[in-house]
Amino acid sequence: MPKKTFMNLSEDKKERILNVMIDEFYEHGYENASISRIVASAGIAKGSFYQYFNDKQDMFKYMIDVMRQEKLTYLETISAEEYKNNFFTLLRKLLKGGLAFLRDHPKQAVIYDRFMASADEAVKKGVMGEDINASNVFLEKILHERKAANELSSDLDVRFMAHILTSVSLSFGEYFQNQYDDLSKLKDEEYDHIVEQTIKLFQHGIEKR
Amino acid sequence: MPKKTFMNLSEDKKERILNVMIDEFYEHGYENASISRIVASAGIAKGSFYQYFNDKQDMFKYMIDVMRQEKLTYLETISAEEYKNNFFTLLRKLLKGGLAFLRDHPKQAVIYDRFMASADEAVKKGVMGEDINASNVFLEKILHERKAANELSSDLDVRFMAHILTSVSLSFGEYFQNQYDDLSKLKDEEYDHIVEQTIKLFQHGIEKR
DNA sequence: TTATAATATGACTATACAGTCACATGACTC
DNA sequence: GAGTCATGTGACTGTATAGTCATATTATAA
Repeated sequence: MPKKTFMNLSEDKKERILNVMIDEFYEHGYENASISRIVASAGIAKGSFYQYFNDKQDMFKYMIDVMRQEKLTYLETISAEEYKNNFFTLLRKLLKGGLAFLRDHPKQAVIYDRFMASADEAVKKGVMGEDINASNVFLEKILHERKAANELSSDLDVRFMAHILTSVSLSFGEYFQNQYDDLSKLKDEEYDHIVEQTIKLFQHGIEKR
Repeated sequence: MPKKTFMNLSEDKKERILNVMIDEFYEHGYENASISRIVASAGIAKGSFYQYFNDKQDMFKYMIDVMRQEKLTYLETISAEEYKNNFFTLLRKLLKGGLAFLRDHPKQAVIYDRFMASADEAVKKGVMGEDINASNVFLEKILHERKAANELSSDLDVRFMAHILTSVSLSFGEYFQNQYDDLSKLKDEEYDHIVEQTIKLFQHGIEKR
C-alpha cells in the first residue's frame, strides 16, 4: 500500500498522479508500464515516487483498490434479498453495474480486464491478495444456492459456470472497445442490449425455441 | 517470418530452439520474454539468433504459425457439410478439437490465449496479420447462416455472440490450468464433460427446464 | 587442395529502466 | 529566527536488454 507521504498529499496531486498512472497502464499494460515515464508525465521527481510507493506493484495495487471502491458504488444497490429468489435478476444487476462502470471508467476497466486475463499468477496474487477469486467464489456460492433451490439445471457444473461468467464479464471491455471508438458516448440502450443478450444466453441458450 | 538460414537448419535444431521459445513465452509471456535468455537456454550465440529471426515478434509469429498448423490437424476432421445442418454439432467438434489440442500442447495453447487476451492491439496485428479475427469472422458467418435457417434465436446478435464464443474458448486453457496440475493426464471424460456443459449452456442456457 | 559461400560467435554498443541517496526546499513550532 | 520534521529532487549506480559486427568456423563445390 502507498506510504504515508502519499496519503498526506493534497487530493489534487493524488488525483493527478493517479490519472497519469491510469494512462500509463492503459497504454502499456502492467508489465511494460514504466515508473520513469510516469514520473516524467506527472512532473514529479523519481525520488518522490519512491517516497509515495514501494514499487510498481504497490502503485498498481493502489490504483486497483481505488477502482474497486469506485466499482462497488455501481453494484451496491444490489441488496442481498434480491438474488435470493432469482438468479437472473441478480445477474442482470451485476452486468448492468459492470457495464455502467465500463462506460464511466473505460480505461480502468480495460486495465483490470487485461491484467486478470494475462498477468503472471504470482503477480496477480501479490496485487489482488485474497480477492483474486472473490468474483468466482461469490458466483459459485450463488450458483450453488440457486441450483439447490431448483432454479438452475441440476447437472450444472457450478465451478465451471462461475469461471465462464467471470470470463464473459471480463471480455465486455474488449468487445466494446473493438466495436466503438468512444465508450462514453454509447447510449444506455446499447449497453442494455448486450445485457439482455447475455441474460438470454445464460437463461435459455441461443437455440430457437 | 524466419530467415532462410533458420529454415535451412536441421529439424532437430529447429525443434530444440522452438521448444526453448515455447518455454520462455510460457514462463514470461510475450512482453517479458527475453532473447538473451532464449539464446542462453538454447545454447546458441546471440548473433546466431539474428541470423534466424529479425526480432522477438518475428520469432513469436513463427511459433504461432507452427502452432496454428498443428491445431488445424485437430480440427480438419470437421467437414464443411456437417455444420450445414446443426450448429451445435459443429460447436461440439470445434470445442473437442480445441480441448484435445490443449491437452497435447498445453503451453502453446496457454501462450496463445494469454497473448490474445492481453497484448497490445498493434502487436497483435503485427503477429496475427489478417488472422486476428479469423475465428470471429468464421463464427459470425456460421451464426448468421444458422440464424437465417431458423436454428438459432431470431433476435440473436451474431457479432456479439461470436465474441462470446471466442472469449469462452480462449478461457479454457486458464480454467484447466487453475483446476489441475498436469493437463496431459486428464481423462477424456473430463474434457468431454466441459464440452457438454458448454454446449448445453449455448443450446438451452442454465435455467432448469 | 583451394576458393567461395553459408553459418556461428560473443564481445561490444547503446538504451532503458529500477531503485538509492545526499542534499535542498518548504512547512510548521516555539 | 532557530530548530525540526516532512517533502521534494535528480544525478548516480547497477542491471538487463536488444541489436551489431568483425571475425572464426564449417560446409560446398570445382
